[in-house]
Amino acid sequence: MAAEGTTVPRVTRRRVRTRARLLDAAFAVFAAKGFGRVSIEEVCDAAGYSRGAFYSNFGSLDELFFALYRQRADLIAEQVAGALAQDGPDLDVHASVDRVTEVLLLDVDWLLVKTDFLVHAARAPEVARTLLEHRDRLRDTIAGRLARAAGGTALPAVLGDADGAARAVVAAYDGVTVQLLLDKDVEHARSWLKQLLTALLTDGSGTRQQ
Amino acid sequence: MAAEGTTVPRVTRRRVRTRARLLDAAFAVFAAKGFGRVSIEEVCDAAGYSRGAFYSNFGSLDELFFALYRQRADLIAEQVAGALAQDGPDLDVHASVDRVTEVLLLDVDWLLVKTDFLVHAARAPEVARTLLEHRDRLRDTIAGRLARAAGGTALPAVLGDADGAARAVVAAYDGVTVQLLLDKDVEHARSWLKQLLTALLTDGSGTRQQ
DNA sequence: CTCTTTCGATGCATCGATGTATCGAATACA
DNA sequence: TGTATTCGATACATCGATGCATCGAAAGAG
Repeated sequence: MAAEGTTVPRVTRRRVRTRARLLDAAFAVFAAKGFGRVSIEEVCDAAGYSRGAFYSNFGSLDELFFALYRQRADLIAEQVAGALAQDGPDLDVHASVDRVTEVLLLDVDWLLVKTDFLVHAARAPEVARTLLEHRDRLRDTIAGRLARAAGGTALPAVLGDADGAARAVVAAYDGVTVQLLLDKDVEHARSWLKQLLTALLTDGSGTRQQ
Repeated sequence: MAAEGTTVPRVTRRRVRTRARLLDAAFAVFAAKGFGRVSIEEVCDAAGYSRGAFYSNFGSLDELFFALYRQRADLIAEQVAGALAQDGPDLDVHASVDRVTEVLLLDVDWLLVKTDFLVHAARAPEVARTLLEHRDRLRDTIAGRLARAAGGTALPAVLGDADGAARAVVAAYDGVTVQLLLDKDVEHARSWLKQLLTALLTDGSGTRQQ
């Protein structure tokens, strides 16, 4: 309740609503047209507001884009953590791979926006740091899960420790994403990612093709 | 020499020069700022021409971008084919992986432009087809090389045939590319791609980490 | 219910990018 | 070398997007 030096602007209920609606509309518009081809007004139209509302909530399209990325990336990170925490202390590689794959390749629109953001980050080191931190968190989650069960299932030695294996998982995810963005075949991408992850995480001799 | 109905425009030497210079300048500018943030005039300035020259050679920025992609992608495809054709009938996985890795991760600027193009293609099915064809060609080259030596070195069964293994190689390339675009550490990316490819192409028990 | 503050809509001025039309210069061909 | 043709520079008109400044309306505090 303490006044913290700067006067707190009256807590407005309407403000958070419009902000949320702008973010949701932005997600749809960015996914459909790509960040580089979207104007502020398009986002406002889609959200049902006018540019005044936008400038009252964000300073620029970049700022909105950044906020949007953070919001959604946090969401996904939670879902992945949830999917990995689901089973007991012993790791069932097959079941975990299944669940994580479902989460990671759930929404093509998100992959589109995420890739736009990657392209953006690739030229802005400051932005890149944020993205790298997100990836680190995701990787740590996976590595933790793998390490927790390192005794049970042996990881292939070529990848090194659990951290190395987690890096490989992320790389496979990124690789499959690229193909998915081009052929738009979600089911194929899912089954293929499962196959790749299985190949990476189990010993070559362990699993045979059906 | 036959006149083919439409009058062939006088073969101009200067024209091909300016076209090439525009393409080179575009490559640099696109790599530096990203396709979405580049204007026609910026490309012309970088090339040392005025917009008149641009509109005389291309119809739009998209058209230039497309031409640029084709040019460079063909170049890379040739280099990869060359790197794979280099050794004899027996496949030396280690040596081949080394050479291909050098070629694929040679130029970060190209990866930047290529990723821009991916984002572009992801929303234009017609463009996506072109990109997919390029990837198919690359994959076929790799698969052919792997199949040619399938007898000697056994591929892990989880990936299926040589074609499946080639898909995995491309996916690993794409995955490592994403990380490289963020941390800009080419050396690390190279060594890691080698490691990943080795893990994928040799049986888990075959290779140990140094 | 009233009053004060904040939010968001509207109108305006500006700027940059685009595309085209025109014209001088460079180039290929005789 | 002369000449017809192409190439590319310049100038212009237009359009869309941006950012701001102003004002009415909504929402919280009393």
